[in-house]
Amino acid sequence: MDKKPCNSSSQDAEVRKGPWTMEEDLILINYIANHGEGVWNSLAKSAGLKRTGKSCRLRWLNYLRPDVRRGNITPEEQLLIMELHAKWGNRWSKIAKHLPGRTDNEIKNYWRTRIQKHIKQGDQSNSQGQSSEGTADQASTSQMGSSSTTGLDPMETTYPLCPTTASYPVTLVQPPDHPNVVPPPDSNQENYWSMEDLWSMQLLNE
DNA sequence: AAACGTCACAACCGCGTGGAG
DNA sequence: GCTCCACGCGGTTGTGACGTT
Repeated sequence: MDKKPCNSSSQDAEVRKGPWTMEEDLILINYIANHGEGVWNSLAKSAGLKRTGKSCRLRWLNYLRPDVRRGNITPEEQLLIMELHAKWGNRWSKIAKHLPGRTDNEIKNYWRTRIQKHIKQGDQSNSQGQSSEGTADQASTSQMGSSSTTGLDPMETTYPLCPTTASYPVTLVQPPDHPNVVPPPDSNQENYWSMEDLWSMQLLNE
């Protein structure tokens, strides 16, 4: 991850970008727990985060919110996503409202990485050869025509899609180099913190 | 075992919209 | 009515993880 150390020390006044550290997450969680969300720009300043309000908002909505549900999109959810996408197209936030706990970003990513891929594959097998490369990518914007809702076969829709992630629906975040904090024991996940960890720490801080 | 390619996801960016002053 | 600001949305990019050769 850490792209560049962000040479933060020298230019602290600057806005930080890139992956969030656990410390930043904790600060944000704490601050919102005490003051509530909203007015993100001033929130970022008041909380002492060197992030834009936009970045804070995104982090909170997509990742830190307690009610956010991650991983394991169920077959039901997948069907719903496909139905709603057929109806509304790329209105991710609208679609997300019908999937409690899911974020527009997650749904968008999910669509692009899984479903769209299969649409493409389907297209290719349908129109072997004649297909124009240019159109392949338009699958996303062109609401996938009529095939969408029902046409997009259950082949994929009936099973959990990602067996690898099935084991932990819990979000993992990277810890900072923090001598005081002991990483979760064992496992190759030792470099990561779950949201549960974060929230319990947040509670302790209170 | 190493190199390479692909996948999945977090985060950023730009733009449009709505409200306050 | 106009301008500015904050917010929200959708598209895109960057990067680590994982799989394949």
